[in-house]
Amino acid sequence: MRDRSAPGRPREFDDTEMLRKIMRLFWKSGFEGVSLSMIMKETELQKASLYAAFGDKRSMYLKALGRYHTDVVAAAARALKDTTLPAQERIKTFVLAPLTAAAGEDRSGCFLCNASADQSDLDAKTRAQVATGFEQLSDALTVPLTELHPDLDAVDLAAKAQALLALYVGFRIMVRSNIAVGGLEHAASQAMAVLR
Amino acid sequence: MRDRSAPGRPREFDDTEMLRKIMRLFWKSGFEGVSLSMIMKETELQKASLYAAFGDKRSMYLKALGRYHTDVVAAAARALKDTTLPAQERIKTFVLAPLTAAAGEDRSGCFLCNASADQSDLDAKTRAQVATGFEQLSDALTVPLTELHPDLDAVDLAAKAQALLALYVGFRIMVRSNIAVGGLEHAASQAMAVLR
DNA sequence: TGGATTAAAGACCAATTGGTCAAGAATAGA
DNA sequence: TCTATTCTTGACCAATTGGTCTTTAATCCA
Repeated sequence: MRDRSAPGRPREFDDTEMLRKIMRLFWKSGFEGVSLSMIMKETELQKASLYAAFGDKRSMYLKALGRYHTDVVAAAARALKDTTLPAQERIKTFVLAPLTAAAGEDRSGCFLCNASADQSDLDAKTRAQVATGFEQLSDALTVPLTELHPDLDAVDLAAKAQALLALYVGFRIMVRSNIAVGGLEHAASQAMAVLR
Repeated sequence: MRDRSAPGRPREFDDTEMLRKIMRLFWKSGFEGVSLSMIMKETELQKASLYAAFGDKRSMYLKALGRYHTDVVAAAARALKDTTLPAQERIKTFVLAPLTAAAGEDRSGCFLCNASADQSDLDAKTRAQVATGFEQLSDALTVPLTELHPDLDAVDLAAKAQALLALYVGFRIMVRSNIAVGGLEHAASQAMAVLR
């Protein structure tokens, strides 16, 4: 964030690393569910340092969401566009990701989905950032879909992409409750009917 | 909640009515997003009256979720089971409900879905109650699905039901962001491939 | 070495949080 | 009317909230 040879005392921590810790907190517990003291504990930074580096709590949240975008969303989008694997397999991996994660006891879900439920109603910037993330995933899904259906027009492709994204989001949310994951796997294979 | 001819001063408000107001607050803003003072303002009740009637904040939240269950979830389930309408139409109405609601500027989504994203990670009771709600909807979806596919076995029917539920949940969450609702309608019709 | 500049530490702040309590008010039955 | 019971009101509480400020420490460039 700052130049290494900037004047003054150098920062003793790595911005990105700390932001990732903050991201995991907001991801898991939402905006109001995370307090400054929790962030201080997790990052082992003083309040003033946090404010100097990232701004107020809202900015921290937004920056954390941005981190998620470049760390997680972008990676998922890249995987969807990676043509070295069969198109159908890439799509399946994406849609099943919520379930495989849940099988590994990971209930955190998807930060984007959680943020949409948690903060979209309150904060316009969050709402916009979430929409951007969703669009990026939807666009990425279009790539393998075009491989499967070279004949289909753009509108139908986009529609299929958003249907798959809705499934992904739905699974991500449902998995957070005590619902049986086993049943959802059957559901996913039924849902693959969208691919036809 | 209390008998009309109970001893002592009678309650000056209707429990259910107040609980509905509390429900709408938690629905919209989540557990941590709602403060006691907001509840006091909305219900026009004093803190102590609220505590006497509903218990602490957590109990209020759980009771509000219960209200949602009997008010909204049960109604949706009933509509899905209502055989006076064509099976396919009932399913479509259910899955499209998130989008028709969003078209009317209603961004609140679904309390069950929001609660799953918001509180499932933290509170076991919420997690269980959310799961029950999802199962009820999934079970209800099974009814019109059996009408469409009398030949299909129970496992496949349940799988289709959960796939449709995932779509519903996904739409509910996505709609909260700034995503274009128009696109989602095309997505929904593509997703109806699950019915085949 | 001496400013200039920036970061770290933690004391400090007003406001708000969820939650309780004591006093008065309204009812039913005796 | 009296008493038992329940409800309402609003003061009150400690703890925590997000956020600031001052002091001290570390670095760069001259």
